[in-house]
Amino acid sequence: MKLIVYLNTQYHLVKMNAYDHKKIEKKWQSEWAKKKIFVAKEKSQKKKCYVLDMFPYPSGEGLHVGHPKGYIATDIFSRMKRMQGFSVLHPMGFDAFGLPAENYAIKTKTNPAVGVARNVKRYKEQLAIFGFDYDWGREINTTDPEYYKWTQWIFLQMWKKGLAFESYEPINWCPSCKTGLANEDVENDGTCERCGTKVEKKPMRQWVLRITDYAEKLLSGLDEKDAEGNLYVQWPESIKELQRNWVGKSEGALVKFKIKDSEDFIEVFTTRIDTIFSGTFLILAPEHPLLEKYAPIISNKKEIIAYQKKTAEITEIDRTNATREKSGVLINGLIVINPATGKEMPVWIADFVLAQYGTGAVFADAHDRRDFDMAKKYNIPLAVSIRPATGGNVESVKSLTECFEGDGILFNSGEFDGLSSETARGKITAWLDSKGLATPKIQYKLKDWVYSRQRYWGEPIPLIHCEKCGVVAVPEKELPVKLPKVKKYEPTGTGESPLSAIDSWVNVKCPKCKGKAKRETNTMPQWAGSSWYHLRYTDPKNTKKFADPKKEKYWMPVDLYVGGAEHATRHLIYARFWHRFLFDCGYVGTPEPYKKYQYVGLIMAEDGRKMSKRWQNVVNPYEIIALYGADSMRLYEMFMGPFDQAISWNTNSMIGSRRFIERVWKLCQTMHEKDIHIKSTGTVLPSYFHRTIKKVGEDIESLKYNTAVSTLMMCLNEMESDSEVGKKQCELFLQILAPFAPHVTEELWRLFGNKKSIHVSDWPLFDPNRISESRLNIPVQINGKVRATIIADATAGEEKIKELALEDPDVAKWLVGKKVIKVIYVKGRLLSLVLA
RNA sequence: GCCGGGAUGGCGGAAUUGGUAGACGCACACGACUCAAAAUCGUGCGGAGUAAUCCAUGGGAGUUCGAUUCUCCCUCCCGGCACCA
Repeated sequence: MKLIVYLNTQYHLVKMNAYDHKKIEKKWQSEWAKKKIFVAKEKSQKKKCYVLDMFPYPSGEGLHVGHPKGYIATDIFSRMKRMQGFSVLHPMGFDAFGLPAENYAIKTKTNPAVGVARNVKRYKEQLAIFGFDYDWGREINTTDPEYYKWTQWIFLQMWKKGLAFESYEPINWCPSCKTGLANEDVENDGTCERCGTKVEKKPMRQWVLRITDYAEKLLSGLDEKDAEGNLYVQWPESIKELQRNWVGKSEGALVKFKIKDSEDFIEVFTTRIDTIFSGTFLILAPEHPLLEKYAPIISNKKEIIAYQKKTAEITEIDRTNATREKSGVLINGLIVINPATGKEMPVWIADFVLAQYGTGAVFADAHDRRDFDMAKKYNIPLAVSIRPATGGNVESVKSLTECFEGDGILFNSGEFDGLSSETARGKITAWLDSKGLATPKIQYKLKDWVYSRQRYWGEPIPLIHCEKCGVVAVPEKELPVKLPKVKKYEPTGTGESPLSAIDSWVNVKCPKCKGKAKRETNTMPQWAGSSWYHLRYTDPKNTKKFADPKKEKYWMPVDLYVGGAEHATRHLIYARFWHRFLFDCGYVGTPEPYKKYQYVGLIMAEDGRKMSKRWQNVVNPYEIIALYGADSMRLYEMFMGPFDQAISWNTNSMIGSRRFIERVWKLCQTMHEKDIHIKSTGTVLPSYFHRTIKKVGEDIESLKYNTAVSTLMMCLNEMESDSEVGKKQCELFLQILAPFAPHVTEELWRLFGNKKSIHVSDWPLFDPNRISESRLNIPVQINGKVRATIIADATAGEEKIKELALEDPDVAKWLVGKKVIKVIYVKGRLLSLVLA
C-alpha cells in the first residue's frame, strides 16, 4: 500500500528528466537486441568465458521472485566478463520433456508439444523483462528432434560400448503414474517424487546405464588437475563431498563361504574382514538367486516364500529404516563353512540385507548392531573377536551384553590375535586370498541408472528388437527416431509405453537382416536431455555433427555454472558421467564439463516458508518490476544476503535499491545539466574510487553480490558529498554498476554523450597504489581493549606509531602507575599495549 | 544416528579470515522543507548509565596481549544421507 502511494507521488512530479523505468527498460532491451551486442562469437585471439544457467523446465505456472535469482547472478557475471574483454557465451534453452507436459496433454487431450511451445513463448517473454544478456540465437529445446537426435546418438554410443543393458530385475513402480522410477526419483518416505504415491516393486524389462563403470572416474575427477596444476572441478568443497558420498566408495574384501555338501560358494562383500573369526551365521537378501537354485534341498520353502512376499511389499526405504525391528527366516538345509574357522554356519534371510548392494549377502557376528540384534531375537549363537583398544568395557563385550562395533584389537582370531583391526584386515585378506577364499574388493554405493520410462513424452530409445539378430541399433543416418503422433498419451498401465500401441511405428524391418522387427517403445528419462546440453550450446545449429570440435574446444569447459542445490547430486553426476564418457570416446576435449559451480540459495516467502501456490504466499516478480523496475529488482535480489543462502523475501526492503538508483539518476542528471566535469584534480580519482572498483570486481568474480552492492552504495554516499566529482567519475561509477542495473546505467551513459553501449565499454581499472588512504587510523588497545585511536601518516613506522600512542591523552590516563611490558604492532592495523 | 552448513541490533545482513563488532540497507524517532501530508534532505538509532565506564556475536569452558573468527562441551535451526555389510 505504502509503496503504491510512494510511486504515484513520483509521477505527479514528473519532470522532463524524471526516472521512468518502464520507458528506459523497454527502450534498451530492444536496442540491445537490434545491435546484437550479446551474440557470442568464437574469436581466436580473445579470452573466452562460458557462463551457464541450469536451463528451466517451462512449466505452465508463472515465475515467482525466487526463480530469477540465479539468472540475475549469471547475467551480472557475464556482463562484467564481456566488459573485461572476454568473448562471452551466455545461452539459454528449455528442458521440456517430462511428466508435467505429458500430464497436461492427458488432461487436455492435446499434443504435449503444443503446451510446451506456448509455455516456452511465455517464459521467454517473462525473462525478457529482466533485461538478461542471453544470446537467444543459440536457444535449444530438448524436445526439438534436431536436439534429441544427438541425445539418441549419445545413447547409441553408450550402447555400443556396452554401457546400456537390459535388466529384468524388480524396479520401483509407481502405481499412479504407471511407470518405473529410478531410485533417485523416489522420495525418502518411499513415495513417487512426482505424485506422492507409495512406490511398489515390480519386475520390468528396463534399459539401464552402467554408470557404476564410471564410479572411480566420477570420484577421482573431483580432484584431478590439468597440465598447469589447476583443478578441473573448482566447486564448493561441500558439494564435492555430497558427490563423494553419492558414489560411496568403500574398500573391503570379497569372501567365499563354501556351501556344505556342494561345490558352490556364497560370496560376501565385507569391509570388516577383521571380524571374520566371530562370524557365526550368514544372512542373504530375501531375493538372493541362490535360494532358487537350492530350492530342492531347502525344507521350509513355504516360510521363505511368505517372507519374500512380505519383503516385496515394503519399500527399500522402509527395509533400511533403523527403527524397524529385525526379522528373518532360517533357511533349513543350507549350511556354509566359515573360511577362517572352518566352522559350520547357518544361513538366514533378512529384509535389511539388500540384493542390490554388494553381493546381497553378509556374514554376521557380534560386531554389527543389526546382526547382534537379530541373533539376540532368534537365539542364534554369537561370538566375539574384537575388543576395544583403549577404554570401553571389555567384559561386557566378551559376555555379549554389549555390541562393540568399532575397530579394536583382535582376539579369538588364531595367528592374528593382538593385531589392530586395520592391520588385521590386510593380513586376513591376504591369508584367505592365498587359500583362494578371499580377494580385495572395492564397492560403491552408486547404483546403475534405470534409464527407460514407459512414457510418451521423452526421447525414443533408438533400438530395434529383431527376432533373429536380437537388439540392433537404428543406423545413425536414420536418426532422429521421431516421436510419432498418438491418440492417447496415458500410460498403458501394463508397463508399456503408449508408443507400443502404434503398430505402424513399432513394426519395422531389421536394419541388419531386413527381417521382421519391432522398435523399442520405452523412452528416455528427463535427465537425458540435460546431461549434455552444455555441449549443444557451443554449436546448436549443426545438424551434421554432434558438435563442431573447433567450437566445442573453444568454449568448453563451462567457466561458471549456476543452479539449484537440489541438483548437486543427480543432475551433476549424470552430466559428469556423460561428459566423461564422451571424453573417453574423444568427442570432447575436456574431462569435466563444469569448472566452477555455485548453487543458488532459495528465496523463501515472507512467512519463512517455501513460496508455493499451496500457501498463497507467492510474490509475482512482474508486479514488483512494474512498480520498482527491473534494475531495482535485480539489485535487491543481489543485495538481500549471501547468494548461496536461503533467505526470506521482504517487499518493504525493495525500496532501498529503488532509492539508490534514483540517487544515481539524480547525481548524473545534475552533472549533466550543470555540465560539471572534473575539477582541479584532473583525471586523478580519490582512493575510495579505486577501492570500489577493486572490491566490486572481486566480489562479482566470487559471486559475493551482497557486499558488491553495499560497496557501490558506499561509493555513491561518498560521491554525493565529494565536490571533486564530475562527469568522468559518474561514468566510471555507471560502468561498475552496469552489470547490476543494465538499463538505467545505459540511459545515463548515453546521456553523457557515449555512442556505444556501456555493456561493451572497457571495465574500469584501479591503481593498486592508490587503494590505501594517505592517513592511517590506528586503534590502540590496552590489555586487549580499544582505548584510543591515533591518526598517523601512512608512512609512519612502528616506532613513530608507538611514540604517538604514548603521547595520546586517552592512552596516557591508562598508563598511570602501570608499566608497558609488551607492545604488539600489526602493520597499518592496530597497536596493542600490554600493561603489568 | 551420521555428514555438512548455521545461530550477530526491531529486521536482512557486514567484519580485510585472530586485530576498532554491528559496514550497507530496511524499519523507527526527531528536525528541515510544506497550509498539510507524501517524497526528499539532515541527525540519531545494540543494552545499562548523567557521565567515566560496563555488558553484549545461541549457552558454557579454554588458548591468546586480543576471539563473531581457533579448540572442546552443550542447546536449537536448516540441508543431505541413512540398518551399505
